[in-house]
Amino acid sequence: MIYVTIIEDHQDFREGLTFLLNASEGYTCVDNFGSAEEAISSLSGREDVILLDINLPELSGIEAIPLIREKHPQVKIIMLTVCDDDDTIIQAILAGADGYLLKKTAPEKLLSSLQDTLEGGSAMTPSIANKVFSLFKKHVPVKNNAISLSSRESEVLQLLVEGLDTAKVAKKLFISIQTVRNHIRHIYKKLQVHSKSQAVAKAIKEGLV
Amino acid sequence: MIYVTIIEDHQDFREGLTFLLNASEGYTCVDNFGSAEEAISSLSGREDVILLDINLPELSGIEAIPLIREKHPQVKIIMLTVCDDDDTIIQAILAGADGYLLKKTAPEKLLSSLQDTLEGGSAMTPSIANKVFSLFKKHVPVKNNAISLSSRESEVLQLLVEGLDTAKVAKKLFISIQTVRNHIRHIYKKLQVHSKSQAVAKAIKEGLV
DNA sequence: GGTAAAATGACGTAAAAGTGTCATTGTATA
DNA sequence: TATACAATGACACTTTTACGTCATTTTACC
Repeated sequence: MIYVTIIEDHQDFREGLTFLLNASEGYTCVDNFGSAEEAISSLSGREDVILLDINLPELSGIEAIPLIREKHPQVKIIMLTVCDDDDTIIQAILAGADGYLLKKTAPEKLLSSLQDTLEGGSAMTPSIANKVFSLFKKHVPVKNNAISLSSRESEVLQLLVEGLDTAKVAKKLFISIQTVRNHIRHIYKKLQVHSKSQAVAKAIKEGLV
Repeated sequence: MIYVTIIEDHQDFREGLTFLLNASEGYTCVDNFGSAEEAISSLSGREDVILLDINLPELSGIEAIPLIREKHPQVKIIMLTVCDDDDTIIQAILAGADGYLLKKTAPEKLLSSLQDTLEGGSAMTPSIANKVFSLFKKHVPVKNNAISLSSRESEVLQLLVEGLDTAKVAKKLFISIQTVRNHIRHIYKKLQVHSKSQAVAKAIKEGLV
């Protein structure tokens, strides 16, 4: 038996969902709340998984995640929302959601997602998965293997990315400023840049560090 | 009717999959190949979606993706593999896969994933989705909302990240070098840094651009 | 044993950057 | 209406950068 709590401000939807869960074998809705504040103060702790709306009055679903986790670290949280814009999805994932479903998701899919989540997976509708794939491609650096820095050069570049200037790098590596200048010069040549900031930008974007 | 091509070197699995597809209403296996090379030279173009193994002899499934896309830009490609290590998943997503399923995926789930993919979604098993979530958290910058740059400051910072120096920024924004210096000065104060490279690093890492 | 690359270091110089101080104008917002 | 902030621009000054040229030592490889 999977115990579910719903946090959702639209009464009709909340009640519909409660009915669906209780009518489905193996699922029980143990609680439902109309706001995040109410839920946070009254959560029974009996639920295995929480279906959490994002667009709640006052405290949003995303802001609620860390507060819920504070008291119930092991409960699974699935976002259930109409929002599918990039930033909302990113924020939810970063906040620690275990799943992200759209409200138009078919009932059977919703129920199986609860199951999947409890087995350690993350629930997503295919359209959300598609967005996550795109966002992933946008944010993960494309390793550039064409650029081969020497170990010392990599070391220097790493320190530059961490914000050290030439003098600090020299001090840290126990070598002279002149030598660091030389390494930087070689790094510039290999990365085809002409300043520290360009080198740092390229290093981060191309996954050289 | 959904037309599917299978590229998979294990004969038993390939034949089992072919049988499953042809036995299921609405699905037809139009071709199957034991290697990527064979597939690339002989693809009929009749398929809507390709189920592609990663661990193929010679050319790997990941290397095959761009070659397949070259000739068939609109075909959907779902990776079907036993590998679930982080790097393989990342590489597949970056190479442009439309889905990523494990071979142990239940037949019904596999069939519905084909459907989902054709509707523009991305197919993933919940366990893979979970990995993608983790990887996402690892790679996506944590937006720092405590830092509030003015619109002009953001604009300048953006250009610095793109590698422009002070003079180029001034030219691009049709303002004087002195003004750009001033904006940069304010940016430094807000980001609490003292050089372009530090600002650029912080901008990228904290998602300010 | 010679060649190449890496790591170290130096001198010089023009350009750029970083920072302090100041001023004007426009746009909100309390 | 006063106050704050954003955007614009300037002058001065010191430090740092970027780059050219050069040299020594070590390590790796054919």
